[in-house]
Amino acid sequence: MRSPDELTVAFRQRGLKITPQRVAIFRAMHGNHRHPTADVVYADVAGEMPSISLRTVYQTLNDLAEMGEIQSLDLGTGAARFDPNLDEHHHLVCDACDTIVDVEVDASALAPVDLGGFQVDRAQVIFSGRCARCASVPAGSTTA
Amino acid sequence: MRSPDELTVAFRQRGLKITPQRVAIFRAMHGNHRHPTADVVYADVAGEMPSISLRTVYQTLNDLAEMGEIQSLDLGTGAARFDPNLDEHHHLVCDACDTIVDVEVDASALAPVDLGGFQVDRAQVIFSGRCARCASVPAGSTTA
DNA sequence: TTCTTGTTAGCAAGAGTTGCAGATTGCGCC
DNA sequence: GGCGCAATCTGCAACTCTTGCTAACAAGAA
Repeated sequence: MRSPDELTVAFRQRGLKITPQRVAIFRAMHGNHRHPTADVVYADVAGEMPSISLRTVYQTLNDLAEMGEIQSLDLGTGAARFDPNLDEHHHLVCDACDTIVDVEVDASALAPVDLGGFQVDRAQVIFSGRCARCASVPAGSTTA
Repeated sequence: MRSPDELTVAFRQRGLKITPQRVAIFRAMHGNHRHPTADVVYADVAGEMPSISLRTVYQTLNDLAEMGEIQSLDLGTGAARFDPNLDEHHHLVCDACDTIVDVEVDASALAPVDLGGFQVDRAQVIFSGRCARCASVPAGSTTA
């Protein structure tokens, strides 16, 4: 995604207003590689702006996703994840602690066989397993 | 998944009882390549057994998934999908009508680069786009 | 500063799924 | 065939995530 300053310009160009809530969310997402859920973004932003509502966070994240500034991901962890990384990449999901890590995949491998007329727009690869931290721990000893 | 008859044996071997509800669900899933949601299975089974509850369908599908007889898939379509196809395969998801089609992918090349200690157990590829039927239609003219 | 229009907060509701408890039933045993 | 225990089923409430609705509010052009 672009920087908060650039987004401010982009929003105004679209006739959208710049509010302190939106700016706070821009900042919370910029360079955030933790694939936060809306709830996590809400918690982050609420630290400096306790009056913000979860509803507004959802609204703004969805707006950013529609504008193509962030990606909205469903990685099967229950809640949607938001990712400011727009480069071609895929994800590793830890079954134990739900940590998500970006990963590169040789895209040439992603050619499906036998499409039968299906027109493919996107390919998403989700690797599941254990992150480095959880892999080195007995069993159910981690939660984050 | 195995046949209803074989599942009957397998359930009994595990000390699980065979009920008409379970058998009906076995039959509904056997050879079903439509990737039904629990709700769809419920509707199928309720045709011949109106008294069955959605709760029982969820219960049995989860039991089958735990036993490894079917796969429970989260393909980002809202509800979980259940798949009796246990062969190595991936999925095409139609953005327009949510139809899901099995597809083979050359898995040999699906190795992620730079794992950083992440221990990968599974890799799931989700292709999104338009199924043959929806691809040949203007725009929002399909729903199933 | 005023006014118009987009935004926000807060709550209710909707979808999907699971927990719970009492009624029911499979099935091993006599 | 009948008995009894334990597993199962049903129906409902509850829970999570997300969105719809609306009155109060505020950005920003004039």
